[in-house]
Amino acid sequence: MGIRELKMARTRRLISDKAFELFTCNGYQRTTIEQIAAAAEVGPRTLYRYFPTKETLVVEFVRTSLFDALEDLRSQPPAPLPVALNSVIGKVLDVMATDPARVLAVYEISGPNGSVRAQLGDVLWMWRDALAGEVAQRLDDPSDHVTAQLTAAFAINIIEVVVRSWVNSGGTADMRTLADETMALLRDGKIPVPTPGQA
Amino acid sequence: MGIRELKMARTRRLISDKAFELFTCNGYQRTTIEQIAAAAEVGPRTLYRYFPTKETLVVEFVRTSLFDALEDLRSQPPAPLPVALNSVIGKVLDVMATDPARVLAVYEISGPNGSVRAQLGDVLWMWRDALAGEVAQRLDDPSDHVTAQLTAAFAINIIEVVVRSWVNSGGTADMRTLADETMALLRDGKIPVPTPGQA
DNA sequence: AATTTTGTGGCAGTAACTGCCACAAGTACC
DNA sequence: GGTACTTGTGGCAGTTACTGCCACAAAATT
Repeated sequence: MGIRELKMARTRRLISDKAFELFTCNGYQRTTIEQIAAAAEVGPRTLYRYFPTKETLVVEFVRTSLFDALEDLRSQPPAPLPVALNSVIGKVLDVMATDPARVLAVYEISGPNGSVRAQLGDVLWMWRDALAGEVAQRLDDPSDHVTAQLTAAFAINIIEVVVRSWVNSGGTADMRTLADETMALLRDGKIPVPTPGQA
Repeated sequence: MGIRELKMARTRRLISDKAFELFTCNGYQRTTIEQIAAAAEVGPRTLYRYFPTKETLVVEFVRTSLFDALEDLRSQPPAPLPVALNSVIGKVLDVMATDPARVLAVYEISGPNGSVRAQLGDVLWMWRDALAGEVAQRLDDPSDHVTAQLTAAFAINIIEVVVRSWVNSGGTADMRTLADETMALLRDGKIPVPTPGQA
């Protein structure tokens, strides 16, 4: 890695850090791109080359956590689907646990702010599609998109519920334990399933 | 209903229609608020009073479909949870089937467009929370947020998968049939569930 | 008919984002 | 080590979504 790449990585991280600092301090809306750029000592135009939108600054941590874990799944030796799923979920949670403060910050920022929450939803949406692709390859019938989509959706649901519980615990709980408990609910059929029928 | 409300309802609908027309014709990004306002023969400032953001114009149809169905659930006599869930899902699909062209248009617009897709995700997000609240009330243990959230998430997943399949069929399939098939998969345990274990 | 309420729309302003261009810092070649 | 090429930086002007404010008009109320 040359000096150039190194400097850019540092700048990127600096911008991101300063942004979170300002967001948590003054609020997302009240913080302008110019302020962030000034705090990171770069021009606004440069900032936009690193982060194409303001929302990206908040969301990118989640995005990379998710897609890094997926990359991991792709590179690993094939495993039975349920085990592979468990492993991806664990991986995502592990990556997030790398920087718990930022996870909490993301929630704090996105909670009161619609556009950021929306972007988060989009990231999850795209990740689900990508995961569904991986799942489909591992199904008996790879063209069964419905099963693949539902399976991927379940994985996302687990991650969301776990992270949410973890955030509600103030970051004190253990994500892996929460995940195990949640998945146990699923396996034991404790989740009500819609059923046709008369009242 | 006085003349005032009537006129406003008409104006609202007119703006929405013209917007969809322009979006599908010229694309979402290429269409400006001023153009929509001009087409609907109102001032841009007025348009903003009806639809606070550009995305709202696309998303509102989905939002009302979802929340109308939820309102329905609230007003109906209590039913066993699985039956109630099935009924909500059916209701949502029914309301959407009211205007199939618009469902297809929403997908067409939101597909290539990140910000609209994101807003759609946010609507689903908020609806899931609301539905989870209803579910919780009907659980043996109303404080079991994890089960409530997962249950609500499942309902959303079904709706999403069904609508998606329906859109992929070009709008020819029957949503209720698709929904029944999808829920059957769930009931029969055909969906792989993440499981801890060694490869 | 007079008054109060409420929707309309214009104007000015903010802030996110983009294309373009000059410049400088890093890299590669001799 | 100096020169030429590549690539990140940042300033400037411009577009567009969106907001607050205010004057006006249409509708509801008395």
